[in-house]
Amino acid sequence: MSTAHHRKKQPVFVRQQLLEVAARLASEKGMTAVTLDAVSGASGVSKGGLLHHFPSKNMLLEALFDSLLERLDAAIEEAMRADPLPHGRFTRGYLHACLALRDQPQGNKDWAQVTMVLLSEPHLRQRWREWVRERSEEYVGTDSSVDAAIVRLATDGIWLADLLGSHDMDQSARQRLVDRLVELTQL
Amino acid sequence: MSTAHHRKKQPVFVRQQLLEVAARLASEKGMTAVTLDAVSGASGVSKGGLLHHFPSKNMLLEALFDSLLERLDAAIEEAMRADPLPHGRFTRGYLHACLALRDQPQGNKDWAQVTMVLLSEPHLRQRWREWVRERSEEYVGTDSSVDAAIVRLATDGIWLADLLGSHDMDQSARQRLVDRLVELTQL
DNA sequence: TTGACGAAACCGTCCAACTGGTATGTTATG
DNA sequence: CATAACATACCAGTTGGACGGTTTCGTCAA
Repeated sequence: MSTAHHRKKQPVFVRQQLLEVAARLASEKGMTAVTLDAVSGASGVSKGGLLHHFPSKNMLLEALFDSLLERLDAAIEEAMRADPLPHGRFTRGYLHACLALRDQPQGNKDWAQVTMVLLSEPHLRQRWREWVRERSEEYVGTDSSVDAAIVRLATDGIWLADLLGSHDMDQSARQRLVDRLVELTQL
Repeated sequence: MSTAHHRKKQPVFVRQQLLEVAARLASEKGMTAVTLDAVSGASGVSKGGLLHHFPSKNMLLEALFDSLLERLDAAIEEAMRADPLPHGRFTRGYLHACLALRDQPQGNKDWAQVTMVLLSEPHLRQRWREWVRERSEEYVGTDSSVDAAIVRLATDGIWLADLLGSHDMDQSARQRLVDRLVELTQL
């Protein structure tokens, strides 16, 4: 039959839309809610359309994860450009990038949530492992002190606490925390 | 019909078994692999049996999460008993407990993995939030410095890195890390 | 000591809804 | 008009869970 696909063709937009919906579902209702039907339905796209852009569910998840990593990379690079001191620069960049992504107005502020949910899928952890390994090798000269490692770990902790909604701090407490972390990177 | 249920009644053991299997499945194959069929099958228990112990899938997951929290509490309390210095005692307990659970020979060493996977389910995050809030209120007198918060966050980071398999450190590097963290709790 | 009896532990089956995925369209756009 | 961007229909397998049955076990009267 034939009444209803007069949709305008907007491949990039639709693809973006699908990823965003998948992210929202993941963060709001958990991994088990991310199904092809749910994603396509909530995007106003048919399942066929979804599977045209992402040939399988795994591909969809991997694409989503990759887009998050890209955003993280971009944020880190931006933060590092504004930092004149080489020693500990990557660690500070990582810290500020994670904080910045959280407060980003555009896109989903669920960055942390989504990442977490995605990391619960074993086959996506591999990608993260590689990401970490590459960075730690690249910045071994400037960011390998014990204190730097602690700051990076604490950053992950903030990211985690953020997503879990535990540790609700006021603005000033958080500022003191960040100040102290930055101080540690400079020792 | 009637050939095959001559199983001895061992309610506690079977219940335990079901939880362990669920944990193993979660850590090895991710949340999507934790299905009633999979859990009951791998436990040598029928699905009916499983649903007798845990009236729904959510109840199963909640029970699993609770059992992990209990183990964490026990480990923290044990670590705190061996610590004579009040200031920062809870934070050190938290740190050492998390490290100890990782190296536990008995049970599953997948404690971190399972927790992570479970936390990807939104309705279980609430429980974690409550856990954190209770503790942070209880130990506000001794563990509310900025450095203590950093140590706790870094502990979460270690826990995270551990489960993701990133940051593979050798024994001595880890020891220096822990030493420095303990030092921070004493400032 | 026994044995009846009810509850708890466990089993096997069935089902409707949903799962990821295929196959085959139809339409827009260069 | 060729190809990419969608839609529609359909499928085989899986899902959570309802349901009614069977077996074990503690208890308590006789």
